[in-house]
Amino acid sequence: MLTIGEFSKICEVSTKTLRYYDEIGLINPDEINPENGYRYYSIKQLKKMLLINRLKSYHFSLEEIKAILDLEEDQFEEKFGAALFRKRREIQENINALEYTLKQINRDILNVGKGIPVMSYLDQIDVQLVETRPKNILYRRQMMSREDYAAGYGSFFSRLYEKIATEKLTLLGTPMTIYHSPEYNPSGNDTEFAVPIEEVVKGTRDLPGGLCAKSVLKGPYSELTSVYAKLREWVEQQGYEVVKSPYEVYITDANHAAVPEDIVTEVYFPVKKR
Amino acid sequence: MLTIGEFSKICEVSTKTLRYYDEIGLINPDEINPENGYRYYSIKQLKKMLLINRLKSYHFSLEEIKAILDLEEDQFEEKFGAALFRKRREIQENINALEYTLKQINRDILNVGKGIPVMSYLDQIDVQLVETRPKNILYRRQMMSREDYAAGYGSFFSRLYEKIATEKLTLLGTPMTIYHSPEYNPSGNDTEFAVPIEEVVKGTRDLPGGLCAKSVLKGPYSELTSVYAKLREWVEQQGYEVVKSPYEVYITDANHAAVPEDIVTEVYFPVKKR
DNA sequence: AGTTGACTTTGCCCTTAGGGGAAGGCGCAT
DNA sequence: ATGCGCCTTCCCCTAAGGGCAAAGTCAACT
Repeated sequence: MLTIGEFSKICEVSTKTLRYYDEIGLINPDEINPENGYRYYSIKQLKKMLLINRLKSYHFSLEEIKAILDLEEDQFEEKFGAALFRKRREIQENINALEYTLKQINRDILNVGKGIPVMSYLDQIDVQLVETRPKNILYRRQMMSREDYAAGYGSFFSRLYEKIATEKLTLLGTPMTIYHSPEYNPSGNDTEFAVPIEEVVKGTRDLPGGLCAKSVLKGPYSELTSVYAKLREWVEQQGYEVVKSPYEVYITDANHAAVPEDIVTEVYFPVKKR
Repeated sequence: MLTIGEFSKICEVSTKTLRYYDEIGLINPDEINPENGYRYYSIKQLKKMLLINRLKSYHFSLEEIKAILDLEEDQFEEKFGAALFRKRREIQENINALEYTLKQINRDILNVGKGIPVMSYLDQIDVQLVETRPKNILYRRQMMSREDYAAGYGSFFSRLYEKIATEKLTLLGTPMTIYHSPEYNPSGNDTEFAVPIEEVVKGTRDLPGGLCAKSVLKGPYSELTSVYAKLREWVEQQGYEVVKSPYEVYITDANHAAVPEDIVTEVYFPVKKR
């Protein structure tokens, strides 16, 4: 039997950590002296502790590790393998996100080097007041959660396009997305995917026209939030108010554009004078 | 002037977050009604808020962001550029670490697929009792922090090799590292880099021989902690105790090995019977 | 046998970047 | 006057422990 200090040195884990793991039931001492509360670990627990450390280095949370350690013998291999697969994918996604961040930082470093203020692109965004015409749209409306977003819009539009193809409908413009949720909600947003077509059939509706504040974004979607902010700022300052759900029109196909700088997106806020 | 709710919608930031940023002084409302404590933001603050969001997406902590926002006008460009450079390097290191983790997970996935228990390599580590001969070593001893570790040992040995070359000394073996800190301390460890040579000159000392528990690791250094654990376990179980600082001998040059599996490292624990 | 120093116990507060909810006060429209 | 939505502060919660303090315990040395 080893005292907590001896075991901690062998595993290269602090005693504090061992006490915490005892508390959350991740690894309990083999024996506790009931008189003085001293924890005693057996050398057989070394392997378990080293496995915990390894899983920690794979970025499993302690909760996930506990779930793995509590697996039944006969399910262990299968479920542990699945957990490793999941974690590998998570890490890969993490790497991808970081690489995207790197790209953006590099763009900013270039700009700063040229003496261009980082947020100066905000001043390039300009807003116009336009009168839109009513459209007949083929739509599909649903709640979108965070993950659905990541999966990409393409899959939702492809269903609409499929219908257009099979039913020989007439396309009248580029795809668009209408945001019905009044504010952003991380758990899910009421989102409508639509494509303007000629025929009035089941699954289409009228998108009324009217006065809109409009901005055009040339560049990656990551700057969309700035465009939204600019539009809201404009609406506020010019004494208008938003009367219907804002929407985006994708002029350029994102998959088609060679560089993100070529992507063109229009953003509309239906407004009226206050 | 905008209420906190209006400003929060424009920036797509929760009111909770805005109040928190006010509290920590990251961005304060332009005006606070002294009678009822209502916060009022000006539309001019939008740009600042969007900059904060951008820096957050670059993984700057709020503290770092505060430091950037508080920069003097005339230092801004220079220091902000430097901060971006630093952060870029941090992210790059992060990516490298994650890619290394990916490799390790992949190895484990392979093993699990073959039905080999993940920690079974522990049972392959065997410990022998050996009698070492005293050596004359050229050494350099210093505190090593976490970052020094990451920088790699190579740079420390190269100084020793340089001395051997310029003073025409006679090399008697491969490099070694002696760990004088009794336990691992993240803020710094007392570490001695050494190379055995023939001549007794300034900067050399005697490394006494004696009874040692010894293990040989074939594989990447990431498994060294397991080897240390195994050795301590053995020492404990066989009724010995560690009497001097443990050391490692690098048989294969890590930079020279094509695959990490070819790296051979010996670990020694000077012991005596208890 | 007594003392000392090293070790162990529990308990409390601290960290990041806010989220959730309660209780009470305010503003605006009916 | 009343209701509804918005605003305020206050308190507790997160993950994985670190730091520190007071008090109890163990083992070795005198």
